[in-house]
Amino acid sequence: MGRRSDHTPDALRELLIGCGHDLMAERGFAKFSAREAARRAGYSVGTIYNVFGGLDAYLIAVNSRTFREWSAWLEEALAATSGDGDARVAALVRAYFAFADANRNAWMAIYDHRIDRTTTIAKQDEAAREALTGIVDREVTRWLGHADEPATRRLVRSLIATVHGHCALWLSGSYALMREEDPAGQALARVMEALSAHSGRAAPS
Amino acid sequence: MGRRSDHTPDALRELLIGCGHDLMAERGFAKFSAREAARRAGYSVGTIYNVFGGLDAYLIAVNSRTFREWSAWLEEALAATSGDGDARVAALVRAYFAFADANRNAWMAIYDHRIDRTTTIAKQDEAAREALTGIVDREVTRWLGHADEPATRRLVRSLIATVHGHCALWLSGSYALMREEDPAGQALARVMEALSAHSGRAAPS
DNA sequence: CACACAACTGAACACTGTTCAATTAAAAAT
DNA sequence: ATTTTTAATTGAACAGTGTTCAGTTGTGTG
Repeated sequence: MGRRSDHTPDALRELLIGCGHDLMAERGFAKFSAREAARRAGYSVGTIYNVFGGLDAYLIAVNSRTFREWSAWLEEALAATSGDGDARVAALVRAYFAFADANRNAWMAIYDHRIDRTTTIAKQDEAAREALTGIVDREVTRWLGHADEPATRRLVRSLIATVHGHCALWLSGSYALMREEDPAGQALARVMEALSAHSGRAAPS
Repeated sequence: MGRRSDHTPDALRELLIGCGHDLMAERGFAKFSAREAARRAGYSVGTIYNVFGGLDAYLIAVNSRTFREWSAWLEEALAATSGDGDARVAALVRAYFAFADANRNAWMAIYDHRIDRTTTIAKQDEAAREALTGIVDREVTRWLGHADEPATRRLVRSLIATVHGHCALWLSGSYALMREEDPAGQALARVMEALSAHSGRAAPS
């Protein structure tokens, strides 16, 4: 078959990303198959290589969709929160976990896909990934009550790593949190301790 | 070829685990191949299935070796530390990172291999995994200066998750810590803040 | 020495990623 | 309206994977 008019280039791109994202959600990274994703879109393997240039780029595109959904999820949760600083941070951490829980396979795939340092990520996809850091940055700055300093940026990254660690070990079912009933609560406790230490306020016990 | 007397059952087990571990260290989880591991041991694929019963069990055995090496590494670092409580905790966190850095592929493979909840882990391998938690438990209890309570155990798991998160994002080269020069230092800072909050002492800024 | 057993093999199967010559629909030129 | 050109799409080919299992062959026993 030759050139088809079923979809415009952009629509085809979106279609393939959509099918890939769905497949990732049901099967997980280990059992993901580009062939199967293409099949579901009504195309054949080669098309994925045509459109994205390679499997890595395709996976990056699929995972970037997850990033976008994740950011939107967090913003919604924050918008639905009417409260002071502490409540907003709590809502953010809880929403972080809730999204990962509701999209286990897709969420884990983000970290399962190891990107070779030589592979360049499309600008738009890079932005989708940085949007998440941006949200945390904004909320932490808001909580601290002062402008964004280099020290705050370092802290933000560290807080993300802290929450990530709890969430990752929780979803992977690792040894650490097997008997922990509220990993999000533990992550939140660590975040509040860190924030308190950086503001001079006392940490809530 | 039939029964050979090259190796006793135990020796063969160890040989296969050793070759698998080496291969994992050079190639990483994604490019690991049971065929290749068997080839290097001088056996064929089927033998791995004979000895371990399946690929999952083999990978668990391989990763458990990494766990054992990791524990030994941490104990050595602690033994070489002559200092007070803070220094021991610092040594522990630094050694955690140093091991992961020196054994990137093998360390990441531990978390890359998702174990189906139905798969049962051999008792000895389970023990190897829990040994690490045990070390942290012991050191945290020592730092806090009081006996092991349920609350302490929860904190220990949370601290492990905190350090894990920093280490994982660092090694995966993720967005969060790309420009962070000392992720271990950040993890340590978070750990000390948490420990301080749980002891009543002031957190060091 | 023959037998029986268990260890070990490797071909078979169904899948994967990746490449690329061939095909063919649509657009452009006649 | 017909031909030519262009580019999108295919799918067979290749090398690799995990997994199974009938068959082969060393080794210990009767």
